[in-house]
Amino acid sequence: MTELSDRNKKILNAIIREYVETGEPVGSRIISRKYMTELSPATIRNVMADLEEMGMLQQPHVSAGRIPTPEGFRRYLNDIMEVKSLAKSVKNLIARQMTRGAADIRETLRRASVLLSQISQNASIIILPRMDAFHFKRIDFVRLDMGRIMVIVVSKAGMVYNHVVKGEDIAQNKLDQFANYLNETYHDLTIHEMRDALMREMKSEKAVFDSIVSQALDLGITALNAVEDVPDVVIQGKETVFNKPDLADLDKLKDIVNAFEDKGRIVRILNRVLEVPGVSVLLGEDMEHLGMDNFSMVASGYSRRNVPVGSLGVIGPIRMDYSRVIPLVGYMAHILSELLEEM
Amino acid sequence: MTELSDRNKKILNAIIREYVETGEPVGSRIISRKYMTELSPATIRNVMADLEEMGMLQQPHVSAGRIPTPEGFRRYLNDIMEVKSLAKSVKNLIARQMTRGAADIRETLRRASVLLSQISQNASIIILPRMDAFHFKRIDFVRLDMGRIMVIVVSKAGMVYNHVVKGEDIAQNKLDQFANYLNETYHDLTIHEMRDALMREMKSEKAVFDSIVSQALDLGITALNAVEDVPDVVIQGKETVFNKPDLADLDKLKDIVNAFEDKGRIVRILNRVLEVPGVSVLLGEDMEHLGMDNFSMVASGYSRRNVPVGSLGVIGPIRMDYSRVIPLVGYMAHILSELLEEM
DNA sequence: CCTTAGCACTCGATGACTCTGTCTGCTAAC
DNA sequence: GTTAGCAGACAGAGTCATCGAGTGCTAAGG
Repeated sequence: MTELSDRNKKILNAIIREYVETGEPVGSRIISRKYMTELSPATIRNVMADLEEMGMLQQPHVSAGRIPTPEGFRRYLNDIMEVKSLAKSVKNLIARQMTRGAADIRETLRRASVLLSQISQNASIIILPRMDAFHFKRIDFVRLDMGRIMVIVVSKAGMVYNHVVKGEDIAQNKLDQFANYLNETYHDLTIHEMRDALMREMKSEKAVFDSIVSQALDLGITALNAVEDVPDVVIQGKETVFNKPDLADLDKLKDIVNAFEDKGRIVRILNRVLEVPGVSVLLGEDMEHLGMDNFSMVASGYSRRNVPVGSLGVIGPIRMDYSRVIPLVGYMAHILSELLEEM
Repeated sequence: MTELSDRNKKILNAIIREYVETGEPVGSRIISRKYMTELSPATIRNVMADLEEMGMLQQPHVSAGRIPTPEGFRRYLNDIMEVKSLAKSVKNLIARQMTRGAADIRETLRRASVLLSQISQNASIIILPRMDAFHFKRIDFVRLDMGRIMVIVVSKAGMVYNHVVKGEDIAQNKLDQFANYLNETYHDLTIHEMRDALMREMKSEKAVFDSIVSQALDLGITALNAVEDVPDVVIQGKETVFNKPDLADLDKLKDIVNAFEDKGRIVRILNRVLEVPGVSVLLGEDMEHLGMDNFSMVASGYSRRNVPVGSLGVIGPIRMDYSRVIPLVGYMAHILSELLEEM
């Protein structure tokens, strides 16, 4: 990638700042007047032409100003922008809201998404942690009726997962024995580890001879396998996005609505973010793929005991104020990770 | 309400059929040509003028045809339309899909909403049954950590409700005793009845002297009170509505999106339907109140042992084909009620 | 008294045209 | 390398005429 001269950077910076503020194509005149009085519009035009050739800018039509391309934004994010640090008052607000005795992990996450959306004035998205990253607290089997058994798994963090399995009929007192066995034997493992342990034990001698153990293991494995999937998604503050002037177009609005509906896709993209340390910004192709051209997503994974378990982010027009949103998302991921530590 | 002559009914019927098909204002010419060749356009015009005066029709502007008002639709539904019976093939499809071993009541309802939406080509909505209408199966208390207890209530139908309560710290083995006591004592009651029973027992001698009983009752009441609210809502197939040509207008689309977001309101309106036997059609004012002018909702309550527990419906443009949608909703409510009977 | 043909009228939709303001690219001079 | 100046492009707003669908009304006919 070609290097940009200092002056070019300055001009790209000015164009982006102006565009973020107004949403309109920006012309050479404005830059010269408002940002770089020492240069004439003509000079700015020359530079703009260069930047356009490099793919950083584009013109909606010949006689309009220029708007930054996704590539232009990317360059801005990498080379030019300085991330502001989050205002003390905002940090305090977040810390207070998040720690104020949330009973339940779901509730904690819901609060996080509300805060993200309100502070950033955009939509926010949170993927709930994969259950299997958490520590096993308790399992229960409840016989509903002939052949239907409900499995309930509770994690230490207060997540509950339940699922009905169908199979041979087993009496409730037997089921209680199974549950007791599992609850007593498998302390302090993550649910993932527990499943592996069950599988190992399945092959051991004890299981082969003790029918209670073997049946318990069997049910347990079925249950824990089912726990794996179902990543839950919370999207908050869609209205703020719908009301952005950037959505002047009917088809565009429909695209966005559909993109929000189709959570599977968003999850798939956010999962890629999960592995990357720090805050990522998704622009251009990735978003087009979601049917959200001209939008972008600022996202970060959050973790528990240094293992990434979920991700969160802010979705808004590509012309959002990254210097504020990025630290916001970063801080929220940080706080959330800390809170999960304790749970 | 003034009576309509047979001929007027026929003409209103024709106008509505044409409007349902095209979505455009319909003029006298088309009616004369396509539906009532024995009458000239001029005659139709006279009748139309009458119908307009009665509030059944309206003109978007002077030189356009007429479109039926909500009142016109209401009259059509009450006096004119003949409900078709549901095609055998559709009935079979539904019966097959719905009975094909659904493990879980949530799953059953999800299937119902998918079917409703696919068959009607509109959005569908289902309110999950109020938990407290179901029979109590089992309660569990799990101590998460210092002072946080998770309550899990399972109904016979396989609904699970869970909730974290914070209070004084109680050891897990105590909690197990509480749960056992409640599970053994309160068979075969609905959750509603059970709560009442707990409240009664609270005042009895036994509770006063036996601290286990009294603590168990206390926790139980807290838990069951929390179960009451939270009517869950599933809306399926929003896309189909977004893509209707009726939503040509940007603001309208935003209204609809917002209406879908604000589930509380929809629930409140659907709850009114719950008491009414049979299928209701919501038109005009009710829908305007939701920000969904020009849309309507065909809804019906469904019940369990003749007690209404939830409602379901189809939401679409006011110009939907009621003669098909109404029996569809009716049949689905019927099947669902039957299935719930067994659970 | 109901029906109908005929006609004048209304009005949204469409498209051609003009005008204006903005912004560019280029060239020539500094 | 920078800048002033100028011609050219073009979206957007406004004006205007035209078109066509559909009405309401009137007068004639059954």
